[in-house]
Amino acid sequence: MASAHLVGLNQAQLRAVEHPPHIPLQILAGPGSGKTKVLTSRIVHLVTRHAVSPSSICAVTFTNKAAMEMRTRLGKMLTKEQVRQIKMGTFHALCAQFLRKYATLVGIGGNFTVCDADESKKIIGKMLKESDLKEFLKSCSITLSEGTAMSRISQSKAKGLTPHDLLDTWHSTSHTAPRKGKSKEKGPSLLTYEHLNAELGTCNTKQIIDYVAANLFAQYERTLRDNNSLDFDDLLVYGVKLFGENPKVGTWCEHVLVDEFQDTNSVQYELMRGLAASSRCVTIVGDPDQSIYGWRSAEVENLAKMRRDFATTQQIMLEDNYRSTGSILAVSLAIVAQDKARIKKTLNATHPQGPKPTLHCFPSDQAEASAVAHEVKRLVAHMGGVLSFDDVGILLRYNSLSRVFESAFRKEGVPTRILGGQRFFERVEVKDLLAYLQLVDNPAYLPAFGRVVNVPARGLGQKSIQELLVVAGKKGMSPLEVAERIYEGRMPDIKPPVKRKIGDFILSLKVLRKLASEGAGPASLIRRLLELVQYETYLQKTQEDWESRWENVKELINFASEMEDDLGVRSFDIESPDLDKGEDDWVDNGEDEYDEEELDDLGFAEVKTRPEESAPAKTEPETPLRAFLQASMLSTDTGQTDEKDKPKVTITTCHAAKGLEWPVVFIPVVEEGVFPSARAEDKEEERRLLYVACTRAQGLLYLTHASSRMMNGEKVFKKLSEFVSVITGPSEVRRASLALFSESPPEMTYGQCRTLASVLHRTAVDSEQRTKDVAELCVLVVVTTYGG
DNA sequence: AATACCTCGTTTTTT
DNA sequence: ACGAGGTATT
Repeated sequence: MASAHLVGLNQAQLRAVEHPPHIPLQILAGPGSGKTKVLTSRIVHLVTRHAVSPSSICAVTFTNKAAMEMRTRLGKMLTKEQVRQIKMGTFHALCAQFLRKYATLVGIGGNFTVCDADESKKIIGKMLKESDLKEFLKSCSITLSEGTAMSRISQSKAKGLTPHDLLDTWHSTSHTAPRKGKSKEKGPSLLTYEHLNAELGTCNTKQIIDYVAANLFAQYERTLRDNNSLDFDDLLVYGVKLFGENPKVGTWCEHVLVDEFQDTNSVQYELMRGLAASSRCVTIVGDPDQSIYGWRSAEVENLAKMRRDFATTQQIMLEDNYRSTGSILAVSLAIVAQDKARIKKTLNATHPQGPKPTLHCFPSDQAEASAVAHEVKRLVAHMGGVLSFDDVGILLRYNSLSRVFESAFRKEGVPTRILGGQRFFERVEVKDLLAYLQLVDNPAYLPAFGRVVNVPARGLGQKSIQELLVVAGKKGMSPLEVAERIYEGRMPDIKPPVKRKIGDFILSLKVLRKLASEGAGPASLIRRLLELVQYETYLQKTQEDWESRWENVKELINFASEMEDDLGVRSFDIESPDLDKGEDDWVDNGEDEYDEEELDDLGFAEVKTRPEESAPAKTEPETPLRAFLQASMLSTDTGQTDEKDKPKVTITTCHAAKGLEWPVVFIPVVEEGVFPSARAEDKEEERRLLYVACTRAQGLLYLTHASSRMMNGEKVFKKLSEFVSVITGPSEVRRASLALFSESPPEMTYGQCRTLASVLHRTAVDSEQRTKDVAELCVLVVVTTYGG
């Protein structure tokens, strides 16, 4: 008798699910080939047929959303408890969880704060503004933006390189006299840039930038460590360190499954290897054609690397597509096949051919957007209740292109939802409140201090804060600590009377810290915080749109209370292996330090932002606040309280659309400079991005472009993307012979509608409703065209 | 003298 | 939305 989890699988899928657990497996799965189904079924199979304990399975997804999705799917085949025990999440989230517990093993504090990309960038920005470096760069007439510096650092980290590695490479390739010994000992950026000026006299620009970047990297790392903070890359780097140096921490792992493997970077690969170190059981799912994160240091080569490292690796291809019509697949393949270096693969349509994708050019961006909105309305009307606005996706190359479409849809009265636009946790009001809480949990975290020390405005400007930082630096204390002492009169006040102004700030933090140490949940902490600093009044006074911002604050409280409720239900446990020490006693995490410290104001007071190197390995308890902060930092939610009852057209980026599908997909702005993006370094990756976008469509696909478009207030003439024109010929002389596309949208005849309904596995078109809807639409068109 | 408030230009893709 | 840059206000 076949088990439920094997029902409805095709031959290849079945082979993948039943593949022996101990033989490493690569599942090369084209879009729409049922990879998620295979992955979940394989997990179920491991648990039910091979008696693998759910708690010893590690399933890595690309986003937290994908993890939730997988949990839901597994919930239909396994018990709630079994699903909970599976260690599932992104590489980042998994690492964060383990690092919380075993922070001391890698020499960091368990109350580390996750530093988001924004704050990382600000840290780099500050370093670049330091006068000696600024002058040095100016003297070499080199411009180095914080963005480029940041991405260089991030790329190094993603490869697992340290500042020392970079400097070593630099010294061995540069022609200047090596100062290797000296700089290694003292730490690279102890050299002043005046010094460098003399040293680097003979270097070319690239070498200088390399050197500066390595120095910035070193300085940046020190800053993060001083702030007891890990950035996104650090979560992975320290994760590798944790599992690499402490094999026992990973012994629970019997099987690792990695989704979207083509988008993993070197460090993530090492992490996978580390997790699989003892069992050697690895299952990965990936598709080289869908590799679109090279800009984030993803390496498709990991597929080959895995075959080398796990010599017995076997491959299974999933080439049957269950998502799209034949003509959509034909267009998609025609686009991606232009990549000359691509390994030939195919996609077999299981659905009928369907209407041809539409390729249409409009005179302007405005015309394009409103035509798309119109077409959406026409389709919904013609499908007689089979299609709703929920079934339409607008996939854009980047977020800022969405403006035109948002307003066009608004004009047409079509509701939209923006997926992954400005993220919820990026909003100022949310970030302000989070910063307060971060400071409560980790007093050393400077970005949070800088953000809220004068929010609401307390009359503390740049000068006062700068001085505070200088004093803190001199004393080796955190600025918060200095502020606290000034307030308590245990330290002389700084010129502009800081003492008087900072009172409510210090008191608020004290109250919150006390509550948090008593185990108060994040929701109650936020509520208390709002009272303490009068945040609502502050919003009303300073923000025009304070009402919607206050809604976001309430939403944050909701999120926090949800977390309080299902803490321990949503996330897995980490069982303590018998590390050498007692795992139940826990370390003082530094939260009470302020009450008991007796330090000499003039002496070199020591801050314990770092645990003692010699401290025995102990594990830290997860406080509700800490769990909340971590979830917030790793979340990508938009926080939009979606009224589920109201269907909306989704507007999102091609990147964010990965793994999603819609019955109808529009890909607008398919133009040179956008596909590929003018800034893109890897043209083939951009081509694959368009391929990924096309393959999101189930029934209907539209590519549109405009011959002119407003950009930065200027009218610019645009050409059709070469990714498309190479197939069709340029729009002026489009070749009919290669008619993969149609220039006009499908008429939506009964036949076409029936085909569409069958592709979507939906019940047939209601002809009565169709007639009614179409009639209504016509009236509307007449009214809006001639009436207004 | 420090801080507050205003305007401007900039913004690929995301854990 | 956030800096940089200016001017007005404390």
